[in-house]
Amino acid sequence: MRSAPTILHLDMDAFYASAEQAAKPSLRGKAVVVGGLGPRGVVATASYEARRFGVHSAMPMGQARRLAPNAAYLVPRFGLYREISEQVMGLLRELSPLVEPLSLDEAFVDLEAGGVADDEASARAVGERLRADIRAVTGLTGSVGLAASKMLAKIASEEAKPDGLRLIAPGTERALLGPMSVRTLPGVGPATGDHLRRAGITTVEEIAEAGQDELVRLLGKAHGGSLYAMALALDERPVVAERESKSVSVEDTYDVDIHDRVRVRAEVARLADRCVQRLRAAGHSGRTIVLKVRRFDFSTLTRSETLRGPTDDPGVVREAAARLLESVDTTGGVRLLGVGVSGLADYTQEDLFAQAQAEAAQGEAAQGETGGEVDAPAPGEAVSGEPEAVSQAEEPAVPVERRWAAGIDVRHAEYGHGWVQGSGLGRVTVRFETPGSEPGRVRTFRTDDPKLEPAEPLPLVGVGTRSEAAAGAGVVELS
DNA sequence: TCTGGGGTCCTCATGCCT
DNA sequence: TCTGAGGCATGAGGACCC
Repeated sequence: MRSAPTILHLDMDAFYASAEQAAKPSLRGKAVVVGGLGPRGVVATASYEARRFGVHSAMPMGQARRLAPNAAYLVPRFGLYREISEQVMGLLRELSPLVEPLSLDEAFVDLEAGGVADDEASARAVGERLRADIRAVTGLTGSVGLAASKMLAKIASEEAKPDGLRLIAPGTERALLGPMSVRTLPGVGPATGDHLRRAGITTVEEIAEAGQDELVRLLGKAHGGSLYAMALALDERPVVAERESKSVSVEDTYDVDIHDRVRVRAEVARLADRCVQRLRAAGHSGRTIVLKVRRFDFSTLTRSETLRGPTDDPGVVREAAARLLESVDTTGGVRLLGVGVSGLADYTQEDLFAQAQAEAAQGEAAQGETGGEVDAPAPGEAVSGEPEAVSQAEEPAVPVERRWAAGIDVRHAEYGHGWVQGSGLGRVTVRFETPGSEPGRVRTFRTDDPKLEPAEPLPLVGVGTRSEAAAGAGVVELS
C-alpha cells in the first residue's frame, strides 16, 4: 500500500434527488424521492429530507409513500444526470489521467498519477478545491474520501457524507477499521454479513482475529481471502481508467404478472431487439445469449446458450432467446423477463455481412407485423418514461393518450418551461419554474392540450445565478 | 413491506478432451 | 482398451454493487 493518501473517492450526495432539487426550486429543502413510480417500483435515491422519514434506496415505493406521504415522487431523468456526471468527471480528469468511474455519481482518482498530490496536505487541498469546483460548475455537493487505497478512500467518503471531506492518515487504518461492522467492507452484503454473524464475527477486528484459514473455510478461497486482506487494511487494487464491459442486458418488471405464453414470447422478442440495439450502440457483438425469468413467487432462473461465433444480429438473438424460453415453465405467471448478451467481441466483417443478409431476409418477413412491434409500452415502462417516451418517432399512427410522468420537463406555449407535478383522469398538473427562478406557480391542463409538450432539461447552473443554484442544493453560498 | 435495472464476480456441476 | 486425473468450456445460480 502507498505511504500517502493519494487515492481520492468522490461520491455525490443523494445525487438524483439533489439534481432534481437543483432543477426545481419549489423542491429545495423538501423531501424528494426518485425511483420507479409503478406498483413494483423501488427508490433509487431519497433526498436527505426524505431520509429523515426512514426512506432509503432500494426500498419498495409503496413503503416509501407510507413513510413520507407528502414527499415529491419523481421518475429518474438519466439524461440530465448523465450531463451533470460528465461535467463532474471532466473536473476529475483535470486532476489525473487515472479516473475510474463506478457509476454516474461516484469515481476513484489516482492523484499520484496526476502529479497533483504527494502528501497529506496537498491531497487535502486538492480534495477541497475539487468540492468547490463541483459546487460552482454543477450547483451540487459531493463528498470526498482520501486514503492510501481504494477501499479506505471509499470508506472515508462514506464517513464524510454529506458535503464533507475525510482523510484517513496512513498508519491509522487498522485502528479505525477495527470496531466497524463487517458490512463496512466492500463485498459484504446481507448474505455474507449473516454468514459471518452466525460464526460469531460482527466487526472488522474479529475478521482479522479469525485468521485467513477460517475466512476461506467460511466464505471460499476468493471471497474469504480478499476479505481477510481488507480487514488488515490491505488493498492493492489499482485505479483502472478503462474498463471494458463484459455483458449487455435489458430487463422489464411488469406491473402485473404475465400468464399468457404468447405474450411472454412477444415480450422476450421485444427485449431481444432492445438488447441488440444497446449492443450495437456500444459497438459490440456477443456469443452467449442469456434469458432471465423471474416468476410470480420471485424465484429467478436463467438459461443461456453459447453460439459458435459472436453476433449482433437481432434475428439470431431473438431466436436463441425464444429457444431458451421453451425450456422454462412459466405457468403461474412471470413478473420479470430479461435478455442479455455476454462473451462480448468487437465488430467483425463476418458479423456485418451476416447482419446485412439477415436484415434483407427480415425485411420481407416483417411486412405487415409492424403494428405489433410498437404496441403500447409494457406496464413496467408506462410511468417511467423520460420525455422521449412520449415523443418517439416510432409512435403508432393511431394517436394514444399522452403520458406525463411526474418530474419530466415540459414547455407550454403560453407559460413557458415547467415540470409535471402529477397527472391522472385526463388532467396534468404543471409547475412553471426553472433552475434559476423563484419557486413557480402550478397550473392544470388537459393531458391532450396541444400547447403543452415535453422539453429538454435546462442547465442547472448558468440560467440563473451560480449562487442561487448552489444555495438551492442546500450548500453554503460561495462568496 | 414485498422487493428495479444494469452490471460484475465467484462457485459449483457437468461434459468433453487429452 | 479401459480408467483416472486434470484442464477447459459451458451453464446455472447466488451475492454484491450503485
